[in-house]
Amino acid sequence: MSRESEKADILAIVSGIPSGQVMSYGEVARRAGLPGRARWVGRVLREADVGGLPWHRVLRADGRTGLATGSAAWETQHARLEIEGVRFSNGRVLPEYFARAVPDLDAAVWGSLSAIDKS
DNA sequence: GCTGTGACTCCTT
DNA sequence: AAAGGAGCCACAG
Repeated sequence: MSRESEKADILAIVSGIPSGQVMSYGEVARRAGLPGRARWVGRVLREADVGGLPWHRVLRADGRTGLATGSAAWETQHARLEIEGVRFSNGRVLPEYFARAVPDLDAAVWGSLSAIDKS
């Protein structure tokens, strides 16, 4: 896998985030098949040609944006998100706006386990 | 090749 | 609630 194809995968995931929802860097990395490489996602976004890319829907796992608070890009990101209906509380995006990776990965796992052995 | 530096995340104090 | 540390990995010097 070349860096270029990894970038392409990352950008594909980002462009697939629905309006009104957000995704963490780590989540984007996982969906792109690059678990544990959130920093690489951040770097790709920084260097990417963001034209037409919904980069503003990517934030840190704690709901805060990755950019310097108060910077121009930070303002842009917040403004775009609010336009899409994403609301903030204390500078953090509320958890319910995060796109779900695998709908009920936990439920699937625990469900199958409990089906085998309910203890 | 080693070191420092992050648009990161998780766990432990 | 806040801070420190460890894991993570590409890139620049």
